[in-house]
Amino acid sequence: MDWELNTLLNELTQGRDVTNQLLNHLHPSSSPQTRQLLLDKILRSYEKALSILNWNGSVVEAKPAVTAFESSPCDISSPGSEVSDKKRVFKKRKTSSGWTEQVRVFSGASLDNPLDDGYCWRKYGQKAILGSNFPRGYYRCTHRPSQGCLATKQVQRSDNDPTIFEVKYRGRHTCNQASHFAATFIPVSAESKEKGNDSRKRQHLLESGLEVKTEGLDNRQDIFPWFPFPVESEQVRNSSFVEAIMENNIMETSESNYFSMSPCHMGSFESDLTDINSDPTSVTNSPIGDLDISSLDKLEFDPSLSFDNPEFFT
DNA sequence: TCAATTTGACCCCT
DNA sequence: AGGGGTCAAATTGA
Repeated sequence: MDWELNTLLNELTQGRDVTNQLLNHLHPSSSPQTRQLLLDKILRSYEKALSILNWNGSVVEAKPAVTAFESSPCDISSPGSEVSDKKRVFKKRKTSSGWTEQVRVFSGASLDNPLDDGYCWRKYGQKAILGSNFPRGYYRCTHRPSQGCLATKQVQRSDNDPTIFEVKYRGRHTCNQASHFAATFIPVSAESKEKGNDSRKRQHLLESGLEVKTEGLDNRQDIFPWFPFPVESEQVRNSSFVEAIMENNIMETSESNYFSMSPCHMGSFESDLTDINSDPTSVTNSPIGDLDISSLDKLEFDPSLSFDNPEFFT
């Protein structure tokens, strides 16, 4: 615990220091490489700090960490039900508080595959959500039968911005796909965030962007146990991420991780593209306790904010 | 042929 | 009562 707090402080402090350094390199004469390096360092620091926050449920604990999936096997529906002998097996109804992760996917370029997080998912349902224009897709780990992996996720396309997908994770991956994820999540370019509906077919793997929101606050490890949140995103580089942090205070900015899709199963998300919907309100609940840093978990890049927007730098 | 997706129905929870 | 999550038969695709 102490170690984590120290590390957290160190990372945040480092982020601040490097940010100051970056300020000194904002002159046109300064080499882009240097600025990029500094940006990377800053991002790395923040990402690490955020990771710590989210990996440590005791630090940033908000929502109940245990989900129905994790806590108990399925309940059998009442015998009297007309479903007869079939297994009308239902887990406890999920509530938003059970989600461990929320991921927002930016990428018009990845409409085919808004979010390939390195795991293989199987779609097991789809529902129209009240108040949402797009249905919500329900996925569970492909390895559930074979490895008993109980991880699940929901994917919805945003009403406000169809290029944005919100992915809610739940449960812990117990399968051995982790390595895929770590190996395949790489930074993406800023362009990917813009509407690139055309080129997505071929490039979505490389151009997809994700915004990871840790509103679940449980354990990021549940989803990205080893993920070394990338910091080299062009999107970030080209953006005013740092400035945004400085301007709005990181607490209100966002934790944003952009990475590309993994090759695990490129087609698995096709349905998402057409099905997914978003419930804008679903990402607003981030009961992160009383820590000031709680806001970190709500960090997000407002898609409407253009990173290229000079206003950020002012 | 088998695996993945679709889709309608069912059940739980608020 | 209705929304949301899940099941599983039917369908689709490789």
